[in-house]
Amino acid sequence: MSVDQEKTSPRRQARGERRIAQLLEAAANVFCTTGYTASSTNAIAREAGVSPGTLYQFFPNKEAIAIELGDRLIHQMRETTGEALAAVDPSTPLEEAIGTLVDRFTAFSCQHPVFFALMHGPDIPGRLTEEHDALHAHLLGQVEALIAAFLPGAPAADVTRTAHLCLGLYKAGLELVLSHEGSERDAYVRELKNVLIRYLEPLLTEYRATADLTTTRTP
Amino acid sequence: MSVDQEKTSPRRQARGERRIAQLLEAAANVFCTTGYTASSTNAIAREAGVSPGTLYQFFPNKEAIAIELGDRLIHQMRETTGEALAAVDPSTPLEEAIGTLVDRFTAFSCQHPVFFALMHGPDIPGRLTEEHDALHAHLLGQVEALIAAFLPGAPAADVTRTAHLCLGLYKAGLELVLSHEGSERDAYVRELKNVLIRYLEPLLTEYRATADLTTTRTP
DNA sequence: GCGAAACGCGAGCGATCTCTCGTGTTTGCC
DNA sequence: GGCAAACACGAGAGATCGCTCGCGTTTCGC
Repeated sequence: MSVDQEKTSPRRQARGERRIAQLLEAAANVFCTTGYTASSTNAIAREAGVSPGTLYQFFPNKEAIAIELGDRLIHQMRETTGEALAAVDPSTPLEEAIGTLVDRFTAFSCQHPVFFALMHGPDIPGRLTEEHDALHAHLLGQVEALIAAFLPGAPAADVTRTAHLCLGLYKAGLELVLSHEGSERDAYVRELKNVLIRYLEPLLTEYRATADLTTTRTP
Repeated sequence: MSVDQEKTSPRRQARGERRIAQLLEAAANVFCTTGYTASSTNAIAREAGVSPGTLYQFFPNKEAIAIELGDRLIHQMRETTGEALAAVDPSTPLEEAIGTLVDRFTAFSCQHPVFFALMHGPDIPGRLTEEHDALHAHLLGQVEALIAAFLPGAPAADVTRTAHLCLGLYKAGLELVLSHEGSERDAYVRELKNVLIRYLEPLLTEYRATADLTTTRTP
């Protein structure tokens, strides 16, 4: 298990690891401004201050650069969202739960703008699409579980649809948040929270009404 | 005014007009599945069943194909949205107004899936970006006017932000609507309406409360 | 029916992009 | 110090794409 941490890769020196990090950072910048397809490997190498040959010393092809970059971002995203979602207590008010979730999620996206650019472009390589779909499915499952915790007994199809809506609405809000700065950005974060709260609140009160009805009916 | 309806274009025969329509339809298909940048002009010509040379008989370059296609779609979109938004009466219930607007907008997008693909890709040509931005600004202005009609006296910055949110939320919902079919699609349309209604309703009641307060204060 | 112009073809030019290769340099280990 | 391996270079091979050009075909006005 400890031998060869990567599949059939040459033994890396510290210098190589630094180059890889340097190349990935350059790739993030280039992808962010140009998009995946339109970005050339020569441009990435130039941005990193190395020759095209050096780039291919560490990555077999262009797709592998995006894959590695995406893998690292997805891994960080999974950790961030996992921690944030697991920390939610269904007995707390909905407003508070959504507030902290949106704050943590937006903080991550603001720190890694390339994540949004890479994952939502129409021209990303197939492998990354699969991994992003997996992340999205994972996230969807967690949100579904959370919604089910707030609304126990709701039909599965409705829970799934609501979870899809929540993620979609968050993405739309995030786009607006990322395209503004300073106090205006904060205002959009506030509005995004309002959207989610107002969309979900009625479901909660509706559920409680029917639950009360059931308990009074069966004493 | 009646002479040369296009700038310095050769006199078109009926056959040429048919070829143009045929090429634009082929381009719509190819753009829809491959995206703009990744689509090759040879692929478009092949899809249309003509030679690359024939394609360049009618379009000076690849960008012009996307421009012409985008222009026609944007024109149709402007007409559709213009009619729909102008027909809204601020005295009707919010629920009804949003219901008809969402229905009309989604109907258009379902009929022209390439519109969504062309306008929201990160790799579209500059000219189209400008026109899409113009369309978006136009749409934003109309939505702002509508919101201002429902909420007279609200601060301009808030109205603008709310309009941005509405368009963004609609876009997010549309994506979910387009990715489903049949009854599930209908369910997402219903939920999209709910999102918008629940987001906007509190603004309305809040405004009315302050308006009542003002009127009682100044008899 | 005849001439001009619009239409149609497809090989291929030039530019660009990904990726390779031969060679030279630096690093880790004895 | 010396050797093997990792690192670095950059010219260019090979492939693709946008677009052109020369020539043959169809259509229109007269």
